Amino acid sequence: MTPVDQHAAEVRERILQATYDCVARWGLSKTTVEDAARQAGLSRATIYRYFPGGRSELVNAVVAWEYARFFGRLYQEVQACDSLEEVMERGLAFAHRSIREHEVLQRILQTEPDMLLPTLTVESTGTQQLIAAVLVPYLMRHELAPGTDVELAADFLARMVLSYIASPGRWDLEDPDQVARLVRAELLAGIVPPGSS
Amino acid sequence: MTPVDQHAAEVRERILQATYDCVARWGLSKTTVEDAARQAGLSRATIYRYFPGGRSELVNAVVAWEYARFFGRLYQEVQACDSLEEVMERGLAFAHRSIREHEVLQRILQTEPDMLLPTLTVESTGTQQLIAAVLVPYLMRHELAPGTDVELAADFLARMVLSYIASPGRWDLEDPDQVARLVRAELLAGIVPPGSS
Amino acid sequence: MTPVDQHAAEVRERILQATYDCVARWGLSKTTVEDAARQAGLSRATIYRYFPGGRSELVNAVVAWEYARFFGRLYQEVQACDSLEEVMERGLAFAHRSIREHEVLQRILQTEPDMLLPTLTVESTGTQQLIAAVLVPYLMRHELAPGTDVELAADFLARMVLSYIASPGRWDLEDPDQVARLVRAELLAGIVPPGSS
Amino acid sequence: MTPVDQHAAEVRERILQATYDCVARWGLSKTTVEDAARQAGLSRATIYRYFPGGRSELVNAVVAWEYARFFGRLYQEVQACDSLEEVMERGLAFAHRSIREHEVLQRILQTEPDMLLPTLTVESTGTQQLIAAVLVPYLMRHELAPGTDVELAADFLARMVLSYIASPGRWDLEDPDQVARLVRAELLAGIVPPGSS
DNA sequence: CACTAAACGAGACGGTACGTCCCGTCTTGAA
DNA sequence: TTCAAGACGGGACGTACCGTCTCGTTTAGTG
Repeated sequence: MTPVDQHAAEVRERILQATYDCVARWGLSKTTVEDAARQAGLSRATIYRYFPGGRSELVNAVVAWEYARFFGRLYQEVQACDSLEEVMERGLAFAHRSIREHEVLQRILQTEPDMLLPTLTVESTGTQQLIAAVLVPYLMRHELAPGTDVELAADFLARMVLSYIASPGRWDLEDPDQVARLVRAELLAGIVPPGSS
Repeated sequence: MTPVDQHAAEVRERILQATYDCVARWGLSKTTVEDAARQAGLSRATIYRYFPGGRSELVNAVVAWEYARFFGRLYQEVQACDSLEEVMERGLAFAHRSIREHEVLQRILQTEPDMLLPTLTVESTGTQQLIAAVLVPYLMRHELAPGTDVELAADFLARMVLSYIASPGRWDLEDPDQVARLVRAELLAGIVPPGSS
Repeated sequence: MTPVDQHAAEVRERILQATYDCVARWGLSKTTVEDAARQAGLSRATIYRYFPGGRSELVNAVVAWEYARFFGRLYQEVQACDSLEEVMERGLAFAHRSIREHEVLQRILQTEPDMLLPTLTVESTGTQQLIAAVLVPYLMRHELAPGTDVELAADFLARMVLSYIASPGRWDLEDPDQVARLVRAELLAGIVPPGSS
Repeated sequence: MTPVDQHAAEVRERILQATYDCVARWGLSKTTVEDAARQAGLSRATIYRYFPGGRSELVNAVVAWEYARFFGRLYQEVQACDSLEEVMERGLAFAHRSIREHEVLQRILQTEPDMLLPTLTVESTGTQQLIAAVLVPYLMRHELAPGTDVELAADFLARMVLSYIASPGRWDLEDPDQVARLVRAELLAGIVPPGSS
């Protein structure tokens, strides 16, 4: 990476962070390009130089950026886990906690719920495959019920994880015990022998 | 319902349909209140009289309206079914086909995915409960695996149905055979005894 | 006048008074037909039935109505006068006091002087002739300077009266003594012999 | 004046001229901000940038601007005159001709079918003092009737000039001879000795 | 006294203009 | 050259009135 690219990347990062802050403070639809520029200490023209697609490209970029940051942290959270159960428990808990504590997400959910949970759904196929891919190695070194296909099992688990993150139903994902019971009784039942692990 | 309410409801319906048509043709963000008014054969002022919240209220109303219409059709599609398997097969197939053929949805998904899905996702909890509620009576008169809780099973099935509608994965939901296999091998396995029904 | 005409005239009067009150309270440009209707205890439709020309006709009618009322009162003020000097003194004082205390006029002159331009100017010629006509009989029974044409003198006096009403200059028209001096020294000088009356 | 101020003043002038043209063509109440913007070759937004008070501020500015232009031209017309009589004759004639040829005023006059002239009544006090100030130097070097106060005479003449501009009465101000007779016989009589100048 | 015709209240509606806001483009001047 | 500063066109938004119209509902005058 040349110094100029280095600089460009830094400015881009600054713009994304600034836009993110604005959205956190004022909501998505009330955040203008002007706001983001001021927050970044740049002029509006510069924003358009870095995001020629204008406002929509900027918003999409911020979403993708935050999405990537989230999965980066999630990956850090679970990479040290040893067992499948631990991965799922810590992953579920972390994901739920992240959403719970996510200022921007919470702000949007409360004030303009119709604006943006989209990405979760839009990215859902990709996200699901990502989760499945993370789970596969743990499933491979796990004792499975006979006749269980690892790919299928990972796919199933990924679906269920996403589903419970989106709507926990009667489970309280703040409570580690309940998360543990959900993982073992509901999600892994049928995948692994009851008494294993 | 008084005649005036009757009239108001008809006008409201006309506005919703008109707005829906505009969104189908030009996309969500390119549809202006003026467009909707012209399509409905009304003046812009009248739109604001029926939807004081302006554009956003109108858009939300259109989404809710189409959402209700979809579930109305889905309900019609499955209400004559006898067995749980048939309900799930026809429901899955109908939902998938509806989404596949849904001009507005497809248009938005391709051109501006970040505009509509928020609403869909927001409704996800409600939708899931709705699906579960529809499934409960079928589960009750169905032969279940011992120790299976009907509520739990319905919740689980609803989650899986939503998940597969959103991302079918390797299954081709256009193919009735594959839908049947998905329902029986993947979704109902563990819920009902293998050879039952 | 038939009873129906009688009733129509009363309603018309009520509308004019109501509109006048609204203008006094909220100014001319902020007074809507709706306001006037509400103030008159009538519906907007009725206003349009009595003033088919709509708002502009209504406004003009109110101006003409108040204009006529003003001259009616002015006439009452001066009709008992005996001498030319008395007519002019009382007339000037009354006119100045009326304008000074005229809530609507003061309000409009301060907040929207550009609204009155047309009307005031339009009436100016007529007003001047009206004043001149009132003065003529007093001039006829007055001792005039030799060679003075009564018509010309009346015209001249009317012009001066209007001018001093509009802009008193250094004279304080609130003070009867100053008014008297203005009339005798400035206006009637040259018209009548200095020591007459 | 910095270049940017220079530019701003030019644009402002352009807007005023454009608005003036629109009023001349379509009348005051039928001239919209959109019309003025189009005529000026600018966008409506720019009009609001230069006249934040919107339509009313714009209209007032146009009136003041035209008022100043009128007196500028009147001053040019009169500044080369030598005698008091010449000033008054040329001034009266010019003012009357200006009003006669004034497209905007004439347009308004067509809307109000009453025959009438100027808009100077409301501004009368200021205008009158302006005229008086112009006349003072001519009076000072003029041979006056004994005991005549120059200030008073100027004030009187200004009032009469304004009055005759507003309503010429039986005089035809198009005819130079009649103007001359009006000035000498009616206005200056009593101010100057009959045979002087 | 009933009956019919006019007047009226109520309010929906189309239309127009307003003033605001923000986007995306472009120019200009300074570092 | 790069970037800030900001003017500008464009366009949609939401609001406010206006003038028209259509309904029912009085309210009178008449047979």
